[in-house]
Amino acid sequence: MALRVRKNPAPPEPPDCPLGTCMKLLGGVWTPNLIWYLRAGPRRFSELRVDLPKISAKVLTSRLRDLEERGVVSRTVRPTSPPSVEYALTPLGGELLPVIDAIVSVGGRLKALAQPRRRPSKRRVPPAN
Amino acid sequence: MALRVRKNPAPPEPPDCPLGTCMKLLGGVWTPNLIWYLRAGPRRFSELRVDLPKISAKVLTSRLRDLEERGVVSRTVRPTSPPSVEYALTPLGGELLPVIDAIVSVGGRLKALAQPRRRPSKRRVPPAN
DNA sequence: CGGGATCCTTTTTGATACTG
DNA sequence: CAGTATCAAAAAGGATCCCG
Repeated sequence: MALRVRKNPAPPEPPDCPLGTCMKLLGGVWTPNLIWYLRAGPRRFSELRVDLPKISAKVLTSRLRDLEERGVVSRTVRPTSPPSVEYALTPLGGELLPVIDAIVSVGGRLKALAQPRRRPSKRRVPPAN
Repeated sequence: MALRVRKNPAPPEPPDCPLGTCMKLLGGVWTPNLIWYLRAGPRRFSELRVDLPKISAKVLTSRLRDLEERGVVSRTVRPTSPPSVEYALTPLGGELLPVIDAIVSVGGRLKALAQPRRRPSKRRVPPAN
């Protein structure tokens, strides 16, 4: 081995496509929690709003739409007296559960970063003149 | 059990803390890819910039700082002729690899959503007058 | 009840330019 | 090489009003 220019020969694979595709989905603040609450079974729109009290209707709708378009959740309208809509994980959505579990598992061991972004750092002295 | 008000008794657990903590980290556009490229071994700042050609120095620095503060990567300054800095996954960071793998695995089966989010973005019509 | 449409604020990212 | 400082743009999220 003469003069190794770089220790690591090359990145194994460029995971841009699948990684990007999936993170577009899970990247939001709410999506993983949403999937978490759907794992126990189908849930209605308003139940989800109770599960995640801080989410706004708009965002919840938006996330559910994304998940639906990607085949992760199914949307079932039931013509009851007050109309109700049920969301449920599809089999494909079920494949996301191990991901969520892994995230939760590791998340518990991560340092929680006391101050999100403290930066007094180099406060430029305002010119006195 | 008389009159079940809701089908699903209750959400199993509220994973807000670990889930939120971890997603704060993985939620970004670049972080998962960054970890991907670090998995093969330590890598220098400029190598990472080659691995991810589209990332800006600022964002790369920012992500690396986050990962460092949470104990996911280590930062090693080596006083070589041109100074070089090596980033590497810590053992804790290694625990994130299964997560990444799972994401990639599922990501490949997700529908890619033909139009991610077409938004001609309300190009404010410049007033013709 | 279950959303769609707007408008607005906060957070993230990108593009440069500059420094040790 | 390895960043930091600043500003501008974009995206994500939230608030509100309205509709079937």
